[in-house]
Amino acid sequence: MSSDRTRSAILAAAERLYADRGFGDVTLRDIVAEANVNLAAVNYHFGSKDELIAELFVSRSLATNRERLNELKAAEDDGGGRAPIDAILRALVGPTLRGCLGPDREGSTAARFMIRASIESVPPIRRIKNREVDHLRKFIAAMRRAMPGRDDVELYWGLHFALAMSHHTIRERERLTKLSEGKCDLDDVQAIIDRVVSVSVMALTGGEMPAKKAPARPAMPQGRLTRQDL
Amino acid sequence: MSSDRTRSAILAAAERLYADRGFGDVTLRDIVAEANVNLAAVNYHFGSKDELIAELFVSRSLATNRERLNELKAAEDDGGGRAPIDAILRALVGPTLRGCLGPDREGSTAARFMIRASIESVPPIRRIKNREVDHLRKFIAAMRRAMPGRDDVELYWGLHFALAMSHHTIRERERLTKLSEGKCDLDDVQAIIDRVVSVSVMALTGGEMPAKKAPARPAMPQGRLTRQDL
DNA sequence: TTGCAATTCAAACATCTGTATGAAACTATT
DNA sequence: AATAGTTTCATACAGATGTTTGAATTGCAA
Repeated sequence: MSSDRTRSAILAAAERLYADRGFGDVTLRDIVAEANVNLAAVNYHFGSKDELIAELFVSRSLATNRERLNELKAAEDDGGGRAPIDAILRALVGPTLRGCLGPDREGSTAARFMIRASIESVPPIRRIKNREVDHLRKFIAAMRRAMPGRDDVELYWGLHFALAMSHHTIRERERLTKLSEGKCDLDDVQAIIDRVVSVSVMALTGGEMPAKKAPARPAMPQGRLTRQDL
Repeated sequence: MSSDRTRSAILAAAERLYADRGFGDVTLRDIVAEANVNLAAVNYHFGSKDELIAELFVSRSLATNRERLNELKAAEDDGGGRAPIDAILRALVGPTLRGCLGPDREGSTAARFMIRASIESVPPIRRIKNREVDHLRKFIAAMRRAMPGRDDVELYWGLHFALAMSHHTIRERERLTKLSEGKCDLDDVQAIIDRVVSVSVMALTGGEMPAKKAPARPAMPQGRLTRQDL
């Protein structure tokens, strides 16, 4: 049973190195050196390098998904089984954004690892991500309950855009900081969550979406768009 | 000067293979086999593998950027130097979406290559992407002219979200199709552009954005949000 | 203690990879 | 035709990588 020691030393070292230097240039030899274990231990305990990466990613993903579903359930319980749309979206993007952004991000190896996983996308991780659809369906179901009238297609797009803004903010964190010369505060996670949720809700409730074919360069976006400014 | 023949054969073969199988498992030997040239030709003509990839990516990026700026200029000329915000965003996301989505996408090696580049993100490409900021600044400037009152921060976030939705739609095309069981039509590019632009405009004009600290689980998104349904 | 299974270890394996070399083939200018 | 410059080619190089092996060690039960 002392094998657990080696196993978790490998997991910890791998996560740390992948988080810091990316999947591209971290070798098994780097990992075992960091973990102070023998090279063969990785294959003995995990079978292969890919399975090690997969195990790392799966466990972190499950944690995030659990968090999401907990928040979703809490929101639904609050509303007697029917959570408001913004709470649902908050449960969807909150855990990821809170985990990967913020000032204490440097300290969290797990978060930095997940950012890497989101940026680099190696084969074993890609395979796992493809199974995430079932998890997302639960949010679609909740959204359906929150907006009974809406066409499903609109819900899919809304959820898709919410994830888009959330993930892209994590992925392109540095670029947004550089582009805005630091004026976009990437450390105020709560404000970012609010922003993403708010835009997503607008996407879901705002417009009757696309007129089948828009003119080449229409004057303004179509649909029932309410603009207070400008 | 018959060297151009070899050079472009390598470029074409590399783009095709990278597009089909990704950067991860395409070797120089695969490329020269596909191109029917000698192995040493790559280093002779490009210096290194990374420089080959870089050249491929740079030329495709420049093409996209040119297209974007052309559309932007056309829109600004239409409005006498001041394009409406939706036209600006359309110029930003249109070229990429049109290039990477749509039914004829299978035929376009260039498009498939750019999708790969967006998904896998190898070092030489990452380096280049970091220099894209200057290009984006031109769009920020145009947006500033279109919405003189707005705080710059809002513009940055608006542009950021527009790119987020656009790129994420390209990246996660398959997943959205699977999640929606085909109900989201990823082939109607025009409708997608309209959708992305419309949501981006809402993000830019919709709400006075974030109240500094939202309660843990607020009832509804803050700011001046107008909801017609539910 | 003995025996047995689980674990660790050093070393080797088997490729695969990008790159370099130096000779050969080609091209164009004189 | 001769030469100089460019391009192609076969081959070798050097190193890295994930994986395997078989012996040594450890831990625990009988």
